[in-house]
Amino acid sequence: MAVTLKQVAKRAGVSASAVSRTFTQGASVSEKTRKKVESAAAEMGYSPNFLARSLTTRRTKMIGLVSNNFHNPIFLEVFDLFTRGLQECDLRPLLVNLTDQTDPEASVKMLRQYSVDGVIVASSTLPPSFAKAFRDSNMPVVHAFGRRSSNPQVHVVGIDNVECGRIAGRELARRGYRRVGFLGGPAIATSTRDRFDGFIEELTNHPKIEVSHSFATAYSFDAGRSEMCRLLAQMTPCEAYFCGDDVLSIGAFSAISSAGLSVPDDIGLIGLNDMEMAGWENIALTTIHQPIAKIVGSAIELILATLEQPDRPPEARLFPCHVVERNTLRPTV
Amino acid sequence: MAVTLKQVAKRAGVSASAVSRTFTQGASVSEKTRKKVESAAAEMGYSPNFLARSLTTRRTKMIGLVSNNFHNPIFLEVFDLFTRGLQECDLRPLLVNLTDQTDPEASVKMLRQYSVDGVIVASSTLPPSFAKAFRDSNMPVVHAFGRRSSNPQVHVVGIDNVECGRIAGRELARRGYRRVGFLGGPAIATSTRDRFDGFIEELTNHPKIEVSHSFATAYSFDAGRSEMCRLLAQMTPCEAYFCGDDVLSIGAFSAISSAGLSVPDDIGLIGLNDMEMAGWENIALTTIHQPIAKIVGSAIELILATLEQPDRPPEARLFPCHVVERNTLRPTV
DNA sequence: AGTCTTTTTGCAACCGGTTGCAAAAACTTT
DNA sequence: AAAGTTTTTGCAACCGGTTGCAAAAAGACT
Repeated sequence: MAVTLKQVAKRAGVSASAVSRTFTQGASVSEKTRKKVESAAAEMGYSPNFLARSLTTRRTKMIGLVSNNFHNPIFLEVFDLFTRGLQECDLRPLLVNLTDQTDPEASVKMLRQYSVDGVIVASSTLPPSFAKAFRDSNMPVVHAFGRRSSNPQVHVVGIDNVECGRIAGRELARRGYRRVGFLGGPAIATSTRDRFDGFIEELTNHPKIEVSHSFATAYSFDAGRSEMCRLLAQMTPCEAYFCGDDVLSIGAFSAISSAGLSVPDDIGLIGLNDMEMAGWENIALTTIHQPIAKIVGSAIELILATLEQPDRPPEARLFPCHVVERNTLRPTV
Repeated sequence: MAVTLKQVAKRAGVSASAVSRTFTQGASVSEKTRKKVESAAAEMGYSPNFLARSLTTRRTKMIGLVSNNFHNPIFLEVFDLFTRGLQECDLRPLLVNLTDQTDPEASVKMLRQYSVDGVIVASSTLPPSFAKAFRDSNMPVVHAFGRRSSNPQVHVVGIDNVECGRIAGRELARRGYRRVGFLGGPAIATSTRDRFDGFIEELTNHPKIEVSHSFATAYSFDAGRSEMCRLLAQMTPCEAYFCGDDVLSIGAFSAISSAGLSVPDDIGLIGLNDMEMAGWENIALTTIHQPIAKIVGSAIELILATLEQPDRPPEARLFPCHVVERNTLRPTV
């Protein structure tokens, strides 16, 4: 149906190679034939078929964008940034939604069959072994929002979750809270573990502070809300909680309000991410800012570099985070 | 690098065709050669290259998923549903983020170059002409969240925005509000116009009710908030507003609270969409439910049908919407 | 004008598959 | 066992491009 190179060649009165060359960067064509070809192509509405081209060039300019976070509002921002960023580099994201039903192995195979140039895994809840499976299939991989490992197998771009835990602990201590809690996401997620470890570590410097912890079943509003409901029902709740994620914090916030208590007067909250919604005036969540634009930009930069140089040794890029003060922690004493 | 069909053929001691046929549904291969091929393929870790295959089959099983809504939380749900649904049908979404910088024509061309089997345009703010541009390039297109036109050029799946306007008008009238306002999204968007028209139309049945209107610059929290701030500053505000979208409502809500007024005691709000967040207990927005799962499912069904039968006449599928009562309108008098 | 360089061009093979067709092989039937 | 029927198989052409190579054309230099 579509116009092919051969048809253009015939119309322009040149060989197929000539046409191919006019559409290839840096190929040798005289100005005269280029003109002929270009006008023929324009008349016929021709543009080269990328997939056919990819067969010989071995470049599809497609990047697999794999995630399992389709319920956390911050990931809409992440997808926005990734798609824009990739488009600017002339790359197209082939989106993969990794649900509980999808077999991870099948995704790896699928992306290989589509010959994507590389894969970006965007998730803080997927195990490093998942990203490694792509690497084992010989594709450039970047794990965005991933975890730094002592023996890195793939590129990782993200934040230092342990350090974030410390920051949260420090902040709560600074404000004079004496009984604090960690309200984490799924206990299996490495990001949760790391944040927890950092939090605990920091608070051992403050032996007077009592620390407890619990884990929600997911990084979601509902999970945060129901976990906080449970905490409030049980016994004396803490004075403040570090929630593993903003959306979890907002759920907890909702539970606290429903119980007739006030944030921050009765209970303080600090989240993590600083998603757009955290800044909405009716939420005004104090939270730890995660520089997602930098993370995404860096992930793209890194995948690009790895396309050029496939055996580049795995690299970890972690960005610093900082507290954004809004209205959910009491003022410093 | 990857294993090719020829290598498998050699190893299995059969022709290339035999290998190809074992991997093609419904092709004629004896059980014996199939076994030979399969074991050879398994040993070598072979799986067919989809892109090479697409050259002859003329099917890539890729669908362009085009949207410009990367800031409305409801679209995270939409992307989740689309990616899951497409994956179940063995289709892969090639995601296109249509920003102000991207040239729409370039997107059409790009998706043609990648030989996508079809295109789903998911947006309520893109003009019908945009979807039509794909159709003109001879691709099956479904415009999800689009507008029904009297002379449909492409498939449209969505809601009847005019009817939604009527529903909102009726609901406010039923509750005895006497001064009501329409707080719409961008005035250019057809969805905004339609909702506005229906709202006005319905309220002409209630001549005692005073109606005013204004438009926010975008479907976003900030736009809703600042528009409501403006309204509150000006003169006597209305008793209730129909906001063109939930996220707009939440922005308006925030403005009202900041002004020291109460929702719904001082001012009532009704939104549209019923996004996940509208149900969060600390928001509890009364809103018009838009059945996005049905819309997405239907859009996929329709694109699938059109792949089978490309000259299927354009069809419009509009789903009914209904009010979900929560806490932002005063009780019926 | 003739020779030497450099640039441009087309041929043909290839990328990794699929498929129509006719021949070969495997079954049925008598 | 021969003839007829059905199934399986490989050949070769093709899908829409790219690219190494050698020949042709153009340009530079005596």
